Amino acid sequence: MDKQCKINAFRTGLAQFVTFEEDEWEILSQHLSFSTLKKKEHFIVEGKVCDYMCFITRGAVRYYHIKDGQEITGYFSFENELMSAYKSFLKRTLNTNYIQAIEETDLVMISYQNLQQMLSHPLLALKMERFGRLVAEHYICCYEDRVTAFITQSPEERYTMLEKTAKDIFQRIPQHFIANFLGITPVSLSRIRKRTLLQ
Amino acid sequence: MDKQCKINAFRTGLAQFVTFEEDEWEILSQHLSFSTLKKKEHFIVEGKVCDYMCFITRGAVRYYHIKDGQEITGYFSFENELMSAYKSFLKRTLNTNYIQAIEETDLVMISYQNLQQMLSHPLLALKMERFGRLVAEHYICCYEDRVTAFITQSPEERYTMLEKTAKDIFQRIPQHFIANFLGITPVSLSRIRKRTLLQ
DNA sequence: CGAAAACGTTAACAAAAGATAAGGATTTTA
DNA sequence: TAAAATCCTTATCTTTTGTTAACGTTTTCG
Repeated sequence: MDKQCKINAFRTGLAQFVTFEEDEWEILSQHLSFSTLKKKEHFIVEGKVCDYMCFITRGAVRYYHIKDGQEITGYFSFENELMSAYKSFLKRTLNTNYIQAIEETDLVMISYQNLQQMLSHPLLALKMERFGRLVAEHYICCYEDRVTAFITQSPEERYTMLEKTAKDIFQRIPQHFIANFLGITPVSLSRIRKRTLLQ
Repeated sequence: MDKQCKINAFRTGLAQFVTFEEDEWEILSQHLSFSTLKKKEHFIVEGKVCDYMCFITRGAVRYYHIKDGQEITGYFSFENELMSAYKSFLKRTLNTNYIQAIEETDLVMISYQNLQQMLSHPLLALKMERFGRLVAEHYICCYEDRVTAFITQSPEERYTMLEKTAKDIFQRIPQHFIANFLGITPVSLSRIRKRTLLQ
């Protein structure tokens, strides 16, 4: 997959938020960089400031915390999705978790510096502000659903829902990561799967 | 508390996101409306589209879902905080929960229509986009912490943390609402409190 | 003021989840 | 290809939580 191809995928991916005109895109695309993460390679680790927000053109990553020496996976991102340690990136604070490639992963990246530059670029400012707003609003909606699930559903209900709405991630992600994502232990998820199969 | 006083509180509250100049504020303040919710009065109920985002100048509200006929409280907002059914407001979709005043509550409100108008107002657009972006980013950071708590902490740890960081809400909010907020039943919270007192 | 509603605690029992360890299958990698 | 690592399941035991109900206190409201 060559660079132009990645840029195109990026542009298509952004279209759900904002459509850039040719001249705007010309400028924006000069502020991008590119990277590939090997499987198990980290995009960011605890204690650093996250300097990039990314678009994944290929692959998958997991977000995890380390608590009492144990890794706890909280989220995943896949191709055609955005990825960053948002809080650290936005507030310039030390990051408190890890983002690691689960598969070999291609990234289109915007550095914090370049983003700020575009936000003060007269031809781009308005559209970039809107882009940032729409992306952030999109994530708010995702988070709203996620928190609601924790508040109103049992682990078993959360599993059943996931199995219904995103069956494919079970083919792609080790089950013990998914368990963490659902807020339970891998052993418990194994039991729930057995239980719900028998019913 | 008169209208001007509420507007001032609103302006101060927004300052954490964006500072408006006099001429900008002149326009913005003409797009506001005001309301007071009596205790137990609803700001929005399930099945409606949320038409306002609000700033609370006095009082407190709770957000709750109804599941199997039972109310489950998921969040609170207090004076000097923003309040809305964001997903419904932003995406113009039917709202799936309830927002109800816990105390008598004063609101400064921006309607969806007025917000859109300001977003297309040449003198306000850029700043309103930025305002929207920064608010949304702020909520993303809050949500990030909330989800992390559900993923990495036990109910008891979440309680201890809340007791440490926001002790005052126990004086202000019925305990069974707080239990829901922590993701457990009221009975369970009562046990946890007894347990942690004895230690 | 008095009845009704709301609230927090406790008890008893059932159900679910956590912790730990073991076993076997698969995948990774040196 | 062989050893190591990863992964899922299962079993056992402990701990925690959910459920339901009862009780006393406080608050609300007609």
